[in-house]
Amino acid sequence: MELGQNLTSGNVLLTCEKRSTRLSAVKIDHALCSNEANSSEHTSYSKNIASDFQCSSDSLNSGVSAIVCSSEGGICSDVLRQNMAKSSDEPAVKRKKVDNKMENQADLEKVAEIQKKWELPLWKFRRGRLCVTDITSQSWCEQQLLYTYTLPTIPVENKAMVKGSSLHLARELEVHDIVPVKVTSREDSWAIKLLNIMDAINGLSFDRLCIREMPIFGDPFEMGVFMVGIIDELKYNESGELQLLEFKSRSSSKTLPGKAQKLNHALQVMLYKQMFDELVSGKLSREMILGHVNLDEGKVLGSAVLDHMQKTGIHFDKFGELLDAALLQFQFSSLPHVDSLEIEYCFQGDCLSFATDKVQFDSDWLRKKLDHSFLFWRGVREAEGVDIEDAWKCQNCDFVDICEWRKKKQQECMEKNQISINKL
DNA sequence: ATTGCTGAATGG
Ligand code: SF4
Repeated sequence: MELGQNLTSGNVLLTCEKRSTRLSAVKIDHALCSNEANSSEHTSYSKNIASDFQCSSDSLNSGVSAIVCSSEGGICSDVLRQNMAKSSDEPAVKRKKVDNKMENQADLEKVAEIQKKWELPLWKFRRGRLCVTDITSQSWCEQQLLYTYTLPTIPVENKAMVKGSSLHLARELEVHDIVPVKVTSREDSWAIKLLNIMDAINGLSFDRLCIREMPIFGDPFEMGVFMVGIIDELKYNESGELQLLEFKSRSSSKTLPGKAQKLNHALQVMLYKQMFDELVSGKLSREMILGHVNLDEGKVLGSAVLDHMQKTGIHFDKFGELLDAALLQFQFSSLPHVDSLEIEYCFQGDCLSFATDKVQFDSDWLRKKLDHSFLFWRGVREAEGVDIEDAWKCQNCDFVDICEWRKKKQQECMEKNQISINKL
């Protein structure tokens, strides 16, 4: 099949249009919406999105003398947030004066505890919610991840990543079109996420062989860290097994990546499988979700979201009601667990797949990786950079010139060499 | 939190 070919046959993906700039997405099955005449409209909209996507990627920045982060600029928002916090100091002080409860010793201790919690990387940088790709970035180089969250950087687009995103989008549009829904609250955004998952489960349970870009979330292994992610592709293979695929593109050559990348890709798909299996076996509780994400179950959803829900035959108006319906569906879905994991590699030059790599799920290995990862997020240990044998990663790192870890390792190396010279 | 606002992933 040619990449970009549209075989959507009526499946639609709604992107969730945020009040400001953000977009997120809901997938709906066209069969449920029934209006056949709309399909061409949806398709052309999707194409607009695809071309917008590529336009924005062309508006590249010129060279800058500050630290320039080609991968992401997540830090900027953190710095902004801290600056914004200063401006809201005054009302907080006023409130304290009125609030007598603050004088209570127990309350003071509680406040101190909460303040301490917000000092931890998990809360300070991620507000208690990790992405699957936070774990993989961390596994590449934890020090680099920390720098992206703590140093103010100027985001510059990385051509290989832009091309990768574009190929991903083309692939996504092969199986569904994209349609936007206006959202007005965090509960709206989560409603869209839930509707997407419900639709994916529904599709896999009945008529669809292939689902792409399925949102997923949970608390893998119930270790107490809330995580979100997006599964590239789920499909039934010839033997009827449920297969989870991750699509990766290679920029430089038609060769498989090195061990470090492969291991990271394996980590990514294993984490998706763990979260998917837990979700469809009904392990997610409403308390876990509401507690971790701090959502208001009584919140009435926005009109655009409600409109969409009504079209697909869901007649609730509060977030909590939708959540309960979703959890019931997860619990009683008869979907199998993911049977096999695969990475598909394509070359950015000709957009053709040239290899697939099978990944063997290893629950113990995954759990150990998370254990070690969470020690950092929970502030139990400091960030670690790469080992000497992985020093090649530094050549491709935006922070190579200022990295303290690298300096320390170089120093250690020199001292070692000095010792061996002295011994001679 | 005194403030709970983030499409996730994109490649190396
Ligand atoms: S220079 Fe090397 S050790 Fe330092 S952050 Fe970059 S990749 Fe990690």
